[in-house]
Amino acid sequence: MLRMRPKPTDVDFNRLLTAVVKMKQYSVALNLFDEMHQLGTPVSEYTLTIVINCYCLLNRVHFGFAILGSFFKRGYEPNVTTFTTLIKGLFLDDKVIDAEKLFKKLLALRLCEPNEVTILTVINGLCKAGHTLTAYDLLGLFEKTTWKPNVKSYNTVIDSLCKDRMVDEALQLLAKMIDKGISPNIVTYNSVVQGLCNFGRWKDAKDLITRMVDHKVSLDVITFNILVDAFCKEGMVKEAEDVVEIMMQRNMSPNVVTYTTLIDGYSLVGQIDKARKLLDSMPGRFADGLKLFKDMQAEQVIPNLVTYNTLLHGLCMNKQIAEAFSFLHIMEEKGVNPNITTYNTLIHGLCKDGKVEIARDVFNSLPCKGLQPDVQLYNIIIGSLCQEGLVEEAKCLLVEMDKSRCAPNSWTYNVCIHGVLRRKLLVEAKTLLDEMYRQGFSPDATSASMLLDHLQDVGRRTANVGVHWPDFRSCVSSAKNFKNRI
DNA sequence: ATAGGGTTAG
Repeated sequence: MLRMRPKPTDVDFNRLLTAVVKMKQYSVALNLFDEMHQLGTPVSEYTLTIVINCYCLLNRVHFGFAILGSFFKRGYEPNVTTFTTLIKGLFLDDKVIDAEKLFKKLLALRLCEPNEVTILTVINGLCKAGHTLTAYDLLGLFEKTTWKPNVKSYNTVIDSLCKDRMVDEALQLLAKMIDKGISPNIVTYNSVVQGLCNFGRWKDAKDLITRMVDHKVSLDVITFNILVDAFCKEGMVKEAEDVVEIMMQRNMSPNVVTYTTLIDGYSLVGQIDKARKLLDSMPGRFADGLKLFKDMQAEQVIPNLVTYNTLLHGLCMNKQIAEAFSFLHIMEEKGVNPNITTYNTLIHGLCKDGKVEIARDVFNSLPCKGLQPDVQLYNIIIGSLCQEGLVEEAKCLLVEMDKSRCAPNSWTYNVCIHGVLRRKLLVEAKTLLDEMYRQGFSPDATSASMLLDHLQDVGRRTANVGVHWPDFRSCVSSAKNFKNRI
């Protein structure tokens, strides 16, 4: 472009920068800008806004504000696009208060007229920062002004309300937006359907789906997957299968989420053979994934961390652990730093392959790499240690979790119980169960069923010799209660 | 189609 005659315009250079940003190569875009700038290419306010956006997306909003100086130096006025970008940058950098301040300043000093992108940026920023109710109030405020929130802003708040367990408020907001003449779309409905299912409100979910149909909003793959998941979580695999059937009748293909969900469902109700079959029908696709990866490299598209993690996942699921390790080294050589997800995947693969010792070594090496294990990772390694009978070590990790900023969750206790019961360590399971209750959690379906089975087995055997485990009766009855509840 | 925005499922 630099050698072309006539010279490309600022518009052409901006198109180039935009394309690089779309590929998420923000640092590359910034380097390119520096280089262009030094070579005297034209710079417009569009260019500068692209640069600010790059800094924001790299969590360097501070540098973004520094670019504002260039605006004034060149006699450009920052406009609504520039300010909206900066507000987004502040939210991305967790500077919620500053973001709110800047927004208020825009209004108070009339620096620019906010538009629907600005509104969405503020609403979304607040929701993502966990300030759902502030966002909700602000939405109500905007409704009374000339700045009208669009369907995306409503969707964001409705989804956040559902996630924060305020499903009735979400339903009210849904009614309100319809009342205001803003048509909910499939995303709006999916959020609320999911919210209702999460709280077992099947009747309401069903009514809502009827309303969707009435409003001519057609169900999509995500809607069906939400329903498949809801049935699976209830152990109603047959009904989940029916949903998939209906989905296919409508010429919609189940996707990878549908499969995973179903595999979980089958495992939950103990139909391991079906889960296995479904799972076996999938890994063949890894070869396709690898092929795509090679094509990608041939096309000079730079694979990112997510690409590597995805392929690593494929290798681990296929128990190709050695290949997974060499893959890890390849990504390091390419300068792609593995993150905690990379190691979670690898350690999960090692554990599944019965290589707990190696998994533990990798796990212990994480702090030197500057990586802090998350709850998920603790759960993987603790569950696996329990299953291998290394209960003491697992307990040490439980204590370690409590001390670090990584509190055990319900799943932590469940994996421990699953693990120790597989080794028939009933007393250990009982201790864990008590601790679990103390922490305000309850056992999941698998823990409860396994406990019941083991207790009944002990009951049969001890009855013969006239020995009774002290808490036997209460344990059996509580285990039965879980089972009934399920 | 020169710059800024978003949401739902595993």
